[in-house]
Amino acid sequence: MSVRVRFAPSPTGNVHIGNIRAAIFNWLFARHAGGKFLLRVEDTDRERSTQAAIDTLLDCMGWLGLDYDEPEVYQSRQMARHLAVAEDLVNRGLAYKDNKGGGGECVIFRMPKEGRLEYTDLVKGTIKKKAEDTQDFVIVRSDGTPVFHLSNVVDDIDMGITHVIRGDDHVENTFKHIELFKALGAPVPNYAHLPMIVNNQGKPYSKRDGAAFVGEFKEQGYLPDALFNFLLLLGWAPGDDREVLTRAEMIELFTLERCKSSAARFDLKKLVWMNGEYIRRQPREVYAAEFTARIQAAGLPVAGRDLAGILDQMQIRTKFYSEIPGSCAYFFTEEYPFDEKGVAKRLKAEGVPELLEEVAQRYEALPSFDVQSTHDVLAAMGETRGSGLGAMVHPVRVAVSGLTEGPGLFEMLALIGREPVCARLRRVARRLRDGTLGSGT
RNA sequence: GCGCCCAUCGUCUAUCGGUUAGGACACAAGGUUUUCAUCCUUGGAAGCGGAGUUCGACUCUCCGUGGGCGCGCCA
Repeated sequence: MSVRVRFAPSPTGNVHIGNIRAAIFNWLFARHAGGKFLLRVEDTDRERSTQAAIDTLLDCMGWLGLDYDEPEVYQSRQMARHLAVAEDLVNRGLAYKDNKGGGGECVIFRMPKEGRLEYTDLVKGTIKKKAEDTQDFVIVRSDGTPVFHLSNVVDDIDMGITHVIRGDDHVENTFKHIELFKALGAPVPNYAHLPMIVNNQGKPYSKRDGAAFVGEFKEQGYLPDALFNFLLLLGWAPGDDREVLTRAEMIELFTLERCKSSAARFDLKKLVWMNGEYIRRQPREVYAAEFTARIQAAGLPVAGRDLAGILDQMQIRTKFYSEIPGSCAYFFTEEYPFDEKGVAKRLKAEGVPELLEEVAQRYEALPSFDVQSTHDVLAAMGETRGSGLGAMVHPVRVAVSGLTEGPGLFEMLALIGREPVCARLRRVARRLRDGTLGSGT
């Protein structure tokens, strides 16, 4: 029997990372097995299930490359079918009507009253429970609407689902679901319950702990492949020492038996590292396209710049695309902002204006304005003054870039060009004297 | 309260009875008297506790302890 799995989220407008991880595991399982990955939108809560929420869900899945193999199923459209199934269960004595709690007549499914219930979870192993520890449960509310358990099982039967891969929180529900499958004469699917993603306190990771929804990671500049890879490593490992994997490798290596059964803490630092890793590994053209798009979006001119040189310097330093152009605006404009701490530390010192002007003067006199000669000038000045190269480099860096970090200074100077560099040095010297630098920009 | 599940460095994990318990993130030091980053090298860092099984337990069993989940006319 060929594998058919599904991702069955309720569209609430936000897709939680724990949820999307379940989708990722389902997708990988299907792709590994050469089976089908399906999407069922559990939109029975008509209040929250708006078209906008559904669009957000589909957008998140598309962003992560979670393509599905058949048109999505909308659970709300199956209500008549669910109710018919419930009626049939009542007719066969497997469920009964009752005015439980006085809210009106609802339909209740009978659970076994004696014996042992057990199933084999592909991740957690054998899960057992005594029948007496279970209870009959409502499958149709007194207002005539079907309950989750019923809809979920009937839809899984109709969709021919062979493996149910979902969150840990459904472990106990599975006993109910299995009895429903049996009552309906349908083969019981295989189950695999994935551990939860938790916060530092070991509680389920929620929006209070930081970005918790896929859309937030997208907005913050994470690459979908980085998030995908990171989420996969929360609860699964290939068995060797590889961590950064291509989609093809993931598909090839993924098995449920390699999934862990204990909860995983969400480690943002590792995700950040992973993101930088993916950016560094991007083909140059891809990085260049993203880079220029962001520079242009900020209204900065790209023409006339040594873009290839700038890209060489910036790609290895970019952890988030959203850092662009903040981290490198000075390559493209004379209106670059100054880091206040950097100004205070490197420029607000005795003799700095004079130093900058001397550097400008010497740079203007240079036969060739390149990495080597700009370095030699500062080295010589450092030696003459007995202060070392470092004392020269830091003020010049902050003066020409406004920042305390970035590419090697001399590579940076060469990329900016002699005229702008000297103009910046002189302008900063002047503003330091006026006191117009350091209070504001 | 009852039931179910889980437990290796700070974090993510490898190990499927015999290992100097490996890797990654993070951290620290060095390569690097220009920063940040990259890259390389090095370092510290773990089997929750107690019994049992076994020639031998991180690994199997039991009891604790801690944590999570479930016990809705929510999904």
